[in-house]
Amino acid sequence: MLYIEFRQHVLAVVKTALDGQGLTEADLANVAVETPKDATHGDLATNAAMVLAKKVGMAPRALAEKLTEGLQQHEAVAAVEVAGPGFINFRLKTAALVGQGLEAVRLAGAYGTLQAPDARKAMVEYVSINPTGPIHVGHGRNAVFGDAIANLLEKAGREVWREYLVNDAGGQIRVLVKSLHARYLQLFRREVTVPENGYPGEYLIDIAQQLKDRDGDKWLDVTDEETLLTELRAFAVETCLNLIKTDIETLKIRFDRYFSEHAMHGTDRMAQVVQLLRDKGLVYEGTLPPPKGKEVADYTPVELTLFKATAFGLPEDQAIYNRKGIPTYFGQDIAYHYDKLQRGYELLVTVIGIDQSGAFKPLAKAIEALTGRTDVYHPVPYEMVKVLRNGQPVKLSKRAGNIVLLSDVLDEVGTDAFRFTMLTVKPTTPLTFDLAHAVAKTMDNPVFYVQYAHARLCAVERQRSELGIPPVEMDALRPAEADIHDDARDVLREVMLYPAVIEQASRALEPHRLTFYAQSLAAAVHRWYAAEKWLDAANVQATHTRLAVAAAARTVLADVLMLCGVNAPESM
RNA sequence: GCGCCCGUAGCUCAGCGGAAUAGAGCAUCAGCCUUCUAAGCUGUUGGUCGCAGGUUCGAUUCCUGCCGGGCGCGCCA
Repeated sequence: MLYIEFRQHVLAVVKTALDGQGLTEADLANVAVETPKDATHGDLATNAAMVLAKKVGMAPRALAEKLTEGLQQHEAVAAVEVAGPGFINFRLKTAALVGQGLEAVRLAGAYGTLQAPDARKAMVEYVSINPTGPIHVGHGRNAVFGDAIANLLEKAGREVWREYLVNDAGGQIRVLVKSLHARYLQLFRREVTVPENGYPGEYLIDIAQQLKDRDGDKWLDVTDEETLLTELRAFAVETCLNLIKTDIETLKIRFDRYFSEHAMHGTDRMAQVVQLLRDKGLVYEGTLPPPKGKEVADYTPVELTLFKATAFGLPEDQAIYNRKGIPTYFGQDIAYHYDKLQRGYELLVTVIGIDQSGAFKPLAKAIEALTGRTDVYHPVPYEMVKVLRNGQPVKLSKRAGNIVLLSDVLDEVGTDAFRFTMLTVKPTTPLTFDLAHAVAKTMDNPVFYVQYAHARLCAVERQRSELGIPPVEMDALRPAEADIHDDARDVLREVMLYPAVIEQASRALEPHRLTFYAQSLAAAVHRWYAAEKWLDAANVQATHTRLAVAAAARTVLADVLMLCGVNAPESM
């Protein structure tokens, strides 16, 4: 792939020219090969001279001049120019861009697929919402981001495992079972209400009905909470999880595994990891100071099993077991992540609500303690989705019962529009979703712009055969320079950059870059489409050149949409 | 009190491992269909990049302090 090869060429030239001047890998990592902001400056540019000037004691422009000759020695380069404070600008041969287009067509889905910088296997954990009810629209953001990140890491050459942590072991399941039982009793006309702080959502009425259909009045006079929990836990979790799975499937998301926390507690993972940390001197018995920020009247210090987070610069140590000896959320999290490590995953990505930022910091330190490295755990925090209904914010709370269901939104706007929209802003930017506006906004949603470009590219291929123009033989194609319109050349430039986009987006775990790239490529296609007529039965050679460019664009557009989880329609 | 996130054009947002005149979409206004899908294209208006310092040859980008908005802060989840 041209971009990858060319950047290697730049680095090789730099290394050779500055051999023996003490350049380190870190210095070279600062060398960027990217597109100039202003297209008139060329097709690619590098900041190498500016970044390295100080290191080798030369003026940036002088160093740039020195590098020019070597840089010119690449078959794709048409011209090299030193400009501004020390940029080196490259103009590429149009033939090289065409060649890149043909390579994209030949490689098809493999174009843009990279080799990972190391062999570490990645696990992406996402969604992971508590199995206590259906998914609301806010969780959709998590689902879409996680899925796109997993796709992206695969595209970047990683082996990827997708996992959903089923939090079926905590107190919220107890509350769920109590709520379910109350709904169940109501079906028998008993005068009971869903407990305060329970789950009042109507979905539990349906689930209670299922329970009644299955077991009849078996649980009618059972009042012991522990018995109910033991007996109904599996049913409650499974039925709720099925609600979730339905929406997950609508979003075209699949997991390699639903990991049960409850099942994990049947193993000795927890004990193992605590012992491991204890051996490192990072676990001890002690007391915590009273919580900050609010008054706790009944605070009494008690000795707990603690993780020494303060050894890693955090303000407070973290409890692993609570005063009843039950693992805390943090304790479970360590055990779960230790399990991931034991299964051979060394790149742990977790898409997680930013409201839990307090939780993932200590976890990051625990993983650092276990692995000795800081580049294993990668939380991807995202801001909550704010939902407006009739211009008014809707409070999203399962317990309050006023949920905006993901499934409702998907029914309204469609999976493609939803997924694409979720990926148009970076995860830390708050996202406002106006329900009333969502439908009306569909027509100017950028997803249609991109899909339309793909449909047009397909339509032209259909038209070709109707006009009796023979199909393109890519291998035999010998394009003439004159057959390539400037706007077609711009399309090829975008095609050339696709591997760079994959590389940067995957490294930063930022799939929103995909949708920006898709829009940019689509814009180039639309512009070119308007600029000249592609199909000309009287000039087959020029037509074939254009169809090759179109095929390259179509290949890449389809691929980037696939990574986003969005359809690439052949007609609209 | 502490922690995290955000503050860029009228609106929604990119850019922020520093660099050449700060970008896109929408909205405004003016054009383009007897020609491969006008869900498209071209042009136009519009910004002291929250404020103040600092580092640098160079800061929207890095550091510090403020201001404004959001989220969170026991052994809960």
